[in-house]
Amino acid sequence: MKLSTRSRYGLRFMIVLARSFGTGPRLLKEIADTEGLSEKYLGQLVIPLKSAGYISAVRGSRGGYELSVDPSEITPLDVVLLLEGELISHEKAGQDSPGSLKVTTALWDQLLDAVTGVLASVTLKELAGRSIDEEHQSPMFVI
Amino acid sequence: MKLSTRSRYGLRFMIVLARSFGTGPRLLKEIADTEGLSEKYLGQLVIPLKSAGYISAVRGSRGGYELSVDPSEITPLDVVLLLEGELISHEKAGQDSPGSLKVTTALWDQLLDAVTGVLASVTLKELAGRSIDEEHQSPMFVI
DNA sequence: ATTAAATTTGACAAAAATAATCAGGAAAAG
DNA sequence: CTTTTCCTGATTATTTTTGTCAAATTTAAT
Repeated sequence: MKLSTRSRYGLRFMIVLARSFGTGPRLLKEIADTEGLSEKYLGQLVIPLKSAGYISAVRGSRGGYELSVDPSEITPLDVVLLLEGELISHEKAGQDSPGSLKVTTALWDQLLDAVTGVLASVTLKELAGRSIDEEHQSPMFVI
Repeated sequence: MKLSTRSRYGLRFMIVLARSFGTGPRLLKEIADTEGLSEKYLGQLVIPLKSAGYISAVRGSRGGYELSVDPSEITPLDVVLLLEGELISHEKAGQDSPGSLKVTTALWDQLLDAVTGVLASVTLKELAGRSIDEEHQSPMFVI
């Protein structure tokens, strides 16, 4: 049960965009560099995020990506579901092989609920806020 | 974030063994057939379960596998951890790439806690009991 | 008793399928 | 004509599946 790189990279990408929401597009290359991952790979992860309408792209010089939805309207669950496809994939009871066990299905469902709960418990805006706070140690208000 | 077949198949295998705990070894082939999966593949999944001491094998005719630990002493978490390696793998904060985000790490940790909680909340014995109950609709006590 | 045969796990390798990563150049925008 | 996203294919790595034969154990036969 591993979280694929798609979700991890994708979510980090989205949080970076959330941090600079409203200040114009950001370069894929720049984000890939500071996050330490391949520009080409990230370029592919980004496609479904665009098709889903979460981000928009501007080509050419001064271009890049930016959120097209307010970060308070997006949760990690949205991002992960989009990039990961199915969370905790398992055969549904009906499709199961003859002798397979309904109990495991029930357990995976519990798991799905737990995971969904955590991922939907916070918004990109909140995560972005935390990241500015905690990572850069820069005070939010200076009087 | 997918649950690999290793965990799913392995757990189902263990529940089958739990159902017939104390009644002698069960054939891998038979279990693979009723569960609808490859005997050879299951044969490989089973190795770590054996090395960890959860099951023991008897070769030759009348042989098979059986639990060597009481099913009330094993949780799905044990099985999944053993077969899956790391649950929800993600870079630790220290190993992270320079610009990567501590917030995502925190989120994955929350996720790990949630998943761990669910998987440790029940034992193989309980799961096996449920499966006899709910799948076969056979009453537990007939008076 | 001894040997032969059948059954079942065990070890190891190969193949197939899927996922992750990288690369080249076309298309759009300034 | 430079920058940057976009499209498409190639490469590599990982996971899943299949195949072959050896080792251990029981059952049957002589």
